[in-house]
Amino acid sequence: MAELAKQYDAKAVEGRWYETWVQGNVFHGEAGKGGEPFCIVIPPPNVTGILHMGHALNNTIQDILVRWKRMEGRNTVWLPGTDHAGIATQNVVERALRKEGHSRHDLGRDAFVERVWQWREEYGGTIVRQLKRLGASCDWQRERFTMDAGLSRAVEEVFCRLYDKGLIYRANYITNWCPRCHTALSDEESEHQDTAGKLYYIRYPLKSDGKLRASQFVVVATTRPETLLGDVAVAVNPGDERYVALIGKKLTLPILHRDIPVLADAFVDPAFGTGAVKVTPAHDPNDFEMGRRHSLEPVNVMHADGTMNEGAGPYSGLDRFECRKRIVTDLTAAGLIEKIENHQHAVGHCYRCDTVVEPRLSLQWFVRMKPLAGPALDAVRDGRIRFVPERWNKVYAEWMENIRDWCISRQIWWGHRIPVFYCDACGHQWAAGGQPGTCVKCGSASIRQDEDVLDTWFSSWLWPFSTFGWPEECADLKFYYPSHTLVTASEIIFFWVARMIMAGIEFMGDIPFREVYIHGTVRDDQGRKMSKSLGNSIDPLTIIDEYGADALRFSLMMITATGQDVFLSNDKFEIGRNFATKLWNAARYMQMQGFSAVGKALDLQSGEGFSADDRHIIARLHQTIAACTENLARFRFNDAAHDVYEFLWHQYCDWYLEYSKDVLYGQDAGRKQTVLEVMRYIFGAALRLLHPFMPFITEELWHAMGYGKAGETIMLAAWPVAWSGKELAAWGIDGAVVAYVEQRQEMIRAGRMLRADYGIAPGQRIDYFLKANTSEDVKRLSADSGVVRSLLRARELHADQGFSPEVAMPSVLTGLGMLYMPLQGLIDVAAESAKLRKQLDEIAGHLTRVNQKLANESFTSKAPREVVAQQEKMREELQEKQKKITHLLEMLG
RNA sequence: GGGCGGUUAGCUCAAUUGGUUAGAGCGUCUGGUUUACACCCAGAAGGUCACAGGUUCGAGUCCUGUACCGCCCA
Repeated sequence: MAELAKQYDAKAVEGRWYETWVQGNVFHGEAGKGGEPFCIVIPPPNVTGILHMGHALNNTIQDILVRWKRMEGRNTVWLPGTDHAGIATQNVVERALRKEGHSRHDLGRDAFVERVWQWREEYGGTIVRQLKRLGASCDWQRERFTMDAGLSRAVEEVFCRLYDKGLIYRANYITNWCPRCHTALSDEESEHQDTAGKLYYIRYPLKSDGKLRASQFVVVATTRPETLLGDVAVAVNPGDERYVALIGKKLTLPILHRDIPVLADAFVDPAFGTGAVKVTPAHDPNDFEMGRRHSLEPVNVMHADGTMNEGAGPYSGLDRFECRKRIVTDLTAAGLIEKIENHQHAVGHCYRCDTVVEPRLSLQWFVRMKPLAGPALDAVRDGRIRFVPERWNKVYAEWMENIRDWCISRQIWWGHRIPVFYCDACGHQWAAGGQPGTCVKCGSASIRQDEDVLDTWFSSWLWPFSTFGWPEECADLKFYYPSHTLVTASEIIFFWVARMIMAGIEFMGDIPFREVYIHGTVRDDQGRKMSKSLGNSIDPLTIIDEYGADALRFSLMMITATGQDVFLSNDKFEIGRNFATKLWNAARYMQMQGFSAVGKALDLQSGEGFSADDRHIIARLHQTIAACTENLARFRFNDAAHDVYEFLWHQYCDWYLEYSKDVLYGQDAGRKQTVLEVMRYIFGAALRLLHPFMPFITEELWHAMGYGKAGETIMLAAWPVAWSGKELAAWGIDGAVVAYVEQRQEMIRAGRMLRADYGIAPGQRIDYFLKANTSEDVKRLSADSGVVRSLLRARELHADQGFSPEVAMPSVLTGLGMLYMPLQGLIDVAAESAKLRKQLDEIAGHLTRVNQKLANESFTSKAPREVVAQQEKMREELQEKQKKITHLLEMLG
């Protein structure tokens, strides 16, 4: 057992142990090892990503669950990997190309994709390396990437099955278009942000052969005046009396002077704007529907890059926002702007590049979601899948019930190419995996594959089974599917969680996981989301360098309430660092006392030699084991962390180790041995409880203190199991001995307060007298006199049931009896009586409340018996206290 | 506009199905180099549980409404 360094050096320890674990392959599980499986699949981070605090929180939680279950003996796999993040990754590589003065079109599709693969070889491992620094015990042997051959095969298979089932279709539809990324986005990828915009009221002249008069306008309100160029009608509500006479009349579209009809549609809200709306089917989803209802031909006025096309007439070639300015200027000049109002509205932004999304008509691929949603909704409704906290059930159900078709095609090159083929010879279109050489219908070799790629989530939704080899049959898939717990943030319930449930049921015939734990969002100390653009991020790697991964993990868990958002600032990480230091020093102390983990285990025989403190700390340990395990099972990670923290710091270090000094610096060899054995037992169990939270320091101490031999690991040590009351009783541990030690602790605190009140020098040894309540306590205190003396820094504690002070002396009421501090003639009568009067006031107040309750007939008749009994007991105790303090006050004169 | 969270000590948060005198960490204040630890030890102060009603013997906890903050969806 090497001597522990004076300071704990996380940096030196953490990397070394991680390396050892990986070498020992202890993170790996496989079906062949048998047992009961426990499986978590990681929410695959974006391959371009770097670790942020959200990842740190997310992965710490998963690692805690996995390490805990592994110690409980489960056959555990935490499956890691990354997703190919189509748009984001393509953007990154395109940016690099641009620096070289090239575009992806210069390279061509194949060369570009090759280039992205190179990029991923070079930089794609970043986040994985960072997860390792965090201590994540992922089964790296199973690391997957959504573009791997196997997972790509799964994507093709799924696409073909859905296609053949008629659940995939291609249609001209309004989609969210990002003009910068040059692709369609799904509804989920268009993020609505409240934006301060304008509402433009524009006059559309009634078509007339004569001159215009002021009354001959219909005024429509719009936030996007440039789309006027694509208008094909103006619509009003059929019930709107203001406009009834105009229905069926023609208007002249400003600027382009096209004739457009006024039509009636119940969709129009008479209360919004003027009650008349322009209809632009190619540039607005509602208008698109309206256009369909009225058989209007859409007019597309914009190119894919957000500039205006030929349809925009004089504005052709202008950027959409420039066009907006110009058109407003021109309309104003023509006297066609009635007014411009400020207007707050939600505007879609591209989730990857934050560009304002343009609703745009284009040909895209969709998945019909309704048939998939039904069974997925049932799985949550009937409890086969459980969200924690529960309230997310509703959010999930809400989305599922109103689900809309999923736009899965993206106009980019990096991703799974849509496996649909077109035959130029016979016009046949079909879906197939692999690379067919000829048309399945006419045999012609003149076939083309669709140009688009699939949404990245179209591969992520298969993650829980594609990663285990599906569609191949394999033992691991059978063994580990369904996984147990999915740990993620609320942001991706729709993107990912809901879709995985649908895919699991559709393709595996079973749910993909049983529980979904939704944790909060990491924010800064002002409650703002951490983001690069705000510059308020705290980099987990910096924290790991400064405080250690254990400190980062433990601190996060201590301050993260179940499912609530986390407010972070740098100093929060001191919690974990200080705790690690405390633990380290406790170990150093034990080592200096000749501690050795190699020796006898605790046994019932030696249990006979236990002191009250030995029994008490064992009782508290078992309480902690029970509470910590229960809290982990309920996803109450902060409570579980608190349990271990409170036990190790405030029970074990503050009291038991302090208690042990009296024994270990003393002469009784038998007692010494017992205390060291108790320490070995307690500390070993506590290290194991703490291991999921702080994997590194616990492993280091496990070995340094001699619990583990070389080649062993605490990771595979058994999770402690709490003893039952009967088992505790066999060791002489019961409520009475626990209560005694706790009352004695209270007495020691009270004695220290007395010293402080009277300014007794810290080093001065004085006598105390205790008028003990029971003879049993007198006996126990006399057995413990050494400890009490040292903790109270007393020369002697005289415990006596019959003690009666002849003169007034400072005193305090404790659970074991009245404690006196004799100070010959030094008592401050005024201060002492003031203190006692204050106590009497408090007791009287409390007593009044208790008496009121007990006098209340409806309380005594309706409240449960235990509650009434409790109040009665309290009344007795208060009256007893009152009597004792009154007596003291009388003695003061 | 619809839905969901939150509002408890100076700060960040707890308080398990309604039941002792509402807790912890940080910060503040007082005292302390006792041979594990000043990243420490021993103490103290600090709260009308956002506001207004209601249900109940009893409400931080349940119900209704209001205000403010945040998130999601339209």
